[in-house]
Amino acid sequence: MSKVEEVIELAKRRGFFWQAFSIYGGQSGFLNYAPLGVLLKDSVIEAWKRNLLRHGAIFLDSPNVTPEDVFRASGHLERFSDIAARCRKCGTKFKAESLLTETGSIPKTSDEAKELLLANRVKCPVCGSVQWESYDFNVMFRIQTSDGPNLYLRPETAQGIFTDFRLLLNFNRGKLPMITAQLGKGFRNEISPRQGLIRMREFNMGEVEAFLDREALNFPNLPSDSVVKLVPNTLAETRLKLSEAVANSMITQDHAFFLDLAVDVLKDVGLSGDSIRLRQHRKEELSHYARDCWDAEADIDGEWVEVIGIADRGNYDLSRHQQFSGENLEVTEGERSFVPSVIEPAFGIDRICFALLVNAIRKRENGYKYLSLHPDIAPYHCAFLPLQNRDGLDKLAEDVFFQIRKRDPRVTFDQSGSIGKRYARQDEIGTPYCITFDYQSLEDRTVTIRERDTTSQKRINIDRILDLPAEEGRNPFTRLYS
RNA sequence: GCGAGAGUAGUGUAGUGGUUAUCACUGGAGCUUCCCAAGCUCUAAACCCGGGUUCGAAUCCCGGCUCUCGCACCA
Repeated sequence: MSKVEEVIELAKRRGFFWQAFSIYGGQSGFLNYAPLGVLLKDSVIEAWKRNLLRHGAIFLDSPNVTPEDVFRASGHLERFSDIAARCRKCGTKFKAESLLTETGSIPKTSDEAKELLLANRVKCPVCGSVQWESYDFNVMFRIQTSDGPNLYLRPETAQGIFTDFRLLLNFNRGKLPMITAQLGKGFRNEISPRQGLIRMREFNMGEVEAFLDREALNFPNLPSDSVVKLVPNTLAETRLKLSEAVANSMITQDHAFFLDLAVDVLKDVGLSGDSIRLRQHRKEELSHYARDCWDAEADIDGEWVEVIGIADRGNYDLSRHQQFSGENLEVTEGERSFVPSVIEPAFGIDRICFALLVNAIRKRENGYKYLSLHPDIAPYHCAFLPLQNRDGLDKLAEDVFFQIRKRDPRVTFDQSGSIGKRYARQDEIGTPYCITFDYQSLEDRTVTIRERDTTSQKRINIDRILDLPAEEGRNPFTRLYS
């Protein structure tokens, strides 16, 4: 079994994610976050949000359903709602419309396109065959409405921010640079969604749109100036501080700021060092709006998978919306008026969660598995276990549990089965600490705290647990162990 | 979407025309005075869906759905 298979098996069994709508056979490209997965995802989102707030970001929450006009301006409509035709002989693919230019017909459906191609005996430009198949190539889901314009489910959350740019800038009292962010769902009608959380048709993204003045230095100080593995599109792989990469002109200072921010978020959730790298897109890989793009990639069992895309979109989006909407989206500073540029770090929340699980899964010598998740993001921060279900041990454990749960709700209680079985259970879901109440606890109010990765234990006083401070996004039990 | 393979309790599986549908783990209740999935008892839980062939289908055939692998797609 590969690591990925092991993670998927464990995730199904223990409740991280499940196939959606499975009693009806499931629906490909859609997954449910199961109870523990929800908590894990929340941790990732919390780390994302905390890091952005730290740099003064402002947030927006816009609808999933978006009118066609928006995507006409953004270029998505033109680029991603085609009818494709494929030559049955040589397999080359074309836009059906361009093959039919001479006939003057514009097909409305893929069936119609196929009929037209066959009826007109259109030849394949590559091999000359006249055998065609045709299919829809709509990356965007179209919504049926009884009247009015066409609506789509958004393929990215970004457009909601661009269309509210004026309002957001006003809120920000006209100041640039302005970091805006939106957590939300994106929808893409993938032809063949695969690999669990990696490619879904409905997915969670945390997109950031940073508006800036390209002629100014907008973010002079890097958040952490991390040392990272860099894969530029022209040079060999290297390991540098991001400030050095800027000094070497591999990347602009403003772009580097957001690469560093992305690395910080990954670090907070437990992905760092050799398990991540930053890779620059090749020219032909760039999307229609991007001037430059670096992906933060995570090592998923030997394969590098994009988890965050940090694109320099230039002023493409605002220029287009200015043009299509007729609204003035320029910013005036002194005597200069300009359309702001955008750097967009787009965080794939689901992919980050999956990368976390794959990087966390470990096997002990006895073959039992455990998830070495970062203590701050584990679904449960700590488990409370009475050694025995009697003699007042259960009562004492419950009392402490109920008190601590008011302060840190990310705790769980387990009194079923042998103590070893319960440790194993918590190990498998990545709970970093287990607090066990034994007979000595009744005498001197001490308990043992066990750490997941080492399985070693310490004895501490119950009052130290009750005195733990609550810190948002942090696992307070770490203080008891270190 | 194409080609190939596959779908049996929560998980992993046995079963190739007639079985009370196998086994293990997990889950639940309890016993054993119990700190690393020990043992014992009891218990819950499955043939992806729909058609067809047949006296009889988990098993054969067709269609759908889903999964895996290649190809393509991944803005």
